[in-house]
Amino acid sequence: MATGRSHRPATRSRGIPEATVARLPLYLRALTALSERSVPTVSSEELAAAAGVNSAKLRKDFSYLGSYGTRGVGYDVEYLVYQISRELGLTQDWPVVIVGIGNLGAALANYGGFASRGFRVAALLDADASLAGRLVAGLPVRHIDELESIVADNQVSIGVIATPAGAAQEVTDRLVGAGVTSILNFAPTVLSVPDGVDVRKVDLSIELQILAFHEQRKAGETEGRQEPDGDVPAVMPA
Amino acid sequence: MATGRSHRPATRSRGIPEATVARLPLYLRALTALSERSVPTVSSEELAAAAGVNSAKLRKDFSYLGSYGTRGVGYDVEYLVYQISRELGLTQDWPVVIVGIGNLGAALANYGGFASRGFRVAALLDADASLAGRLVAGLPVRHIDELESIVADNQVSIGVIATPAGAAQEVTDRLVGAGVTSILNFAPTVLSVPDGVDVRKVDLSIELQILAFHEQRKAGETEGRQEPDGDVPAVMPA
DNA sequence: ATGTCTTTGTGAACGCGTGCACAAAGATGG
DNA sequence: CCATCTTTGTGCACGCGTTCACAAAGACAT
Ligand SMILES: NC(=O)c1ccc[n+]([C@@H]2O[C@H](COP(=O)([O-])OP(=O)(O)OC[C@H]3O[C@@H](n4cnc5c(N)ncnc54)[C@H](O)[C@@H]3O)[C@@H](O)[C@H]2O)c1
Ligand SMILES: NC(=O)c1ccc[n+]([C@@H]2O[C@H](COP(=O)([O-])OP(=O)(O)OC[C@H]3O[C@@H](n4cnc5c(N)ncnc54)[C@H](O)[C@@H]3O)[C@@H](O)[C@H]2O)c1
Repeated sequence: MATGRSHRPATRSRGIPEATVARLPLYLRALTALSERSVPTVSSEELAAAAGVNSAKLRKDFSYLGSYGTRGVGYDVEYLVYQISRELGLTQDWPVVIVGIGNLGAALANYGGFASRGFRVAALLDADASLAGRLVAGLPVRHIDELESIVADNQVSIGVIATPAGAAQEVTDRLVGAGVTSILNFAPTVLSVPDGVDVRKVDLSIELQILAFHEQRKAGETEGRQEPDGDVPAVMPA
Repeated sequence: MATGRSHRPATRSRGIPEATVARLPLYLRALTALSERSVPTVSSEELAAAAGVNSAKLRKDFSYLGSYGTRGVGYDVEYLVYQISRELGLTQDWPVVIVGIGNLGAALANYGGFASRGFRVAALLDADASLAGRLVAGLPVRHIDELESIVADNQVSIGVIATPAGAAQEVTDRLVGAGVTSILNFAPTVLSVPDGVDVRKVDLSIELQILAFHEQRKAGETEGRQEPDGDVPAVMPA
C-alpha cells in the first residue's frame, strides 16, 4: 500500500504552475487505465511514456503535489489517482449546463467523457422554442429563459457555450449574471468577462490553421526553396 | 559572440514563434470582421482589443511577418488579411478527411468554419458499413477501406480523427501510412506518430478538468480567507 | 548490517514568451 | 520646410516552463 509517510513539503502546497495543471488530467487518464489493469505501481519513466511527456517534467509536476513516490519503486497508482483527482477537484460533483443544442451541442450532450469524471449535465438550453422538451441524450432541452433559475437551483458554476458566434457574448453575460464562474466556449468569438471568471476556448478552425501553417512549411522545405531570403531581417536603412 | 553554428536550427530559419502562429488566426478573424465593415486601417491598439491580446504583443507578432504598418496611422486591413492568410497557407486549398462519423464527426462535417478558410472536406470515413453512402452535410459517408485511395487521389495531408479512443491509433497509422502529415485528434488518447507528422488534440474532458481545478480554488479562497501569500486553507478529504 | 541497484526529487542552466517603455518613422497641419 | 502628434517597431528585463544531470532515498539481496 501507500507508504503514508506524512512528509509535507511545508511551504509550497499552493501555486501549482498552470502548465502542470493542464497536464494533470493527462496523467490521470493514463493512471486510470493502469488502475483498470490492476497495475499496483508505475515508474515516472513508464507513466511519462504513456502520457506522452518527458519523465523529468512528470516528476517535477508531481513534486508540486507533494512527495508521493517511493525511490527505487515508483508511484502507487491508486494513491496517485486519488491525489490528482482531489487536486483537480474531481472528488466533488460539478453540475454543468450546455447552451446551444445544435449539431455540436447535441454531440457534447452525448459525450460520455462528461459523466466519467465528476461532471454532470444539469441542463441543456436552447433559444429555439421548437426544441423545448425534446430529448437529447436522455435529457429534455429547456428554453433559454430558464437559464437563471436552473443555474441558481442547481448551483451550476460551469457553462458550456455551443451557440452561434453572434449569440455567445449575450449568453455569456447571462451565465455570468446567474452565477457561473467558468465557461468553456466553442463559438469562434472573443468573450469578455469580469475578473474572477475563467474562460477556456476550443476552436477547431484555429487548430486547422495552425496545422496548415506547419504543413505549408513542410511542403516548402521539401521542394526547392523559393523563398527570397534566409534569415536576413527586413530592410535596415542607415 | 559564439560561432552561432550549432546543430539545432530546427525551427529557427524562418522562425515565426509558435505562440505567434497560434495567434495569427485570431488576428485574421478580427481583421476579416473589420474588412467586412469596410474599415480601411486599424491601429495595433484597436486590433489588439478586438482579438483580446496585449497591443505590444500584437505588434511584435506582426514584426515577425515584416513591417506592414505605417507609423502614425496603423495597419492596412486588406493588406494584413492577405499577408496573414498567405503566411498561414490559407491562400491554397487544403483537402481534409474526417474519420469517424458519429455524433461529433457529423457535427464537424456540418461545421461551416471548414469551408470558410481554405479547408475542404474531401471525404467522410467510417468503419460502420451501414453508414456507407448515407449523406452527412451533403457528402456521402465512405467506408474506411477507401482511406488509402482517397488520401492518395486527393492529395490529402490533413486528417481529423473523431473515432472512439480505442480506434484512434490504428486510424492514425493508416492515415500516416497513406501520406497524411497533420492530424487533429478529438479522441482522448495519446497518439504516437513518426517524425515529421504534426498532431494537435482537442480534448473537452481536459478543458473541463482545468476549469474545475480553478473553480475549486476559487471556492476554497472565498470560504477561507483572502490569502496574501502561500499557505492553504486546508482541504480536508473527509 | 552492509552493499548494490533503481528511481525519485530537485538544483541549475537555458530558452521562450510577455509586456514595458521609448526612439524613430511618418502623417498632418501651418 | 518645420513643428507637432500619432503610432509603429523593438531593445530589454523579467518570469515561466523545460530539460539535464545527479545526490540521496529507499528497496532488496546477501
Ligand atoms: N459543429 C462543429 O463541429 C463546430 C466546431 C467548432 C466550432 N463550432 C461552433 O459551435 C457553435 C455551434 O455550432 P453548431 O454546428 O452546433 O451550430 P448549430 O446552428 O447547429 O447550433 C446552434 C444552436 O444554438 C441555438 N442558439 C442560437 N442562439 C441562441 C441563444 N441566444 N441562446 C441559446 N441558444 C441559441 C440554436 O437554436 C441552435 O440550436 C458555433 O458557434 C460554431 O461556430 C462548431
Ligand atoms: N461527442 C463529443 O462531444 C466529444 C467530445 C470530446 C471528445 N469526443 C471524442 O470523440 C470521439 C467520437 O465521439 P462521438 O461522440 O462522435 O462517438 P460516436 O460513437 O458517436 O462515433 C464514433 C464513430 O466512429 C466510428 N468508428 C469506430 N471505429 C472506427 C474505425 N476504426 N475507423 C473508422 N471509424 C470508426 C463509429 O462507427 C462511429 O460512427 C470519441 O473518441 C470521443 O471520446 C467526443
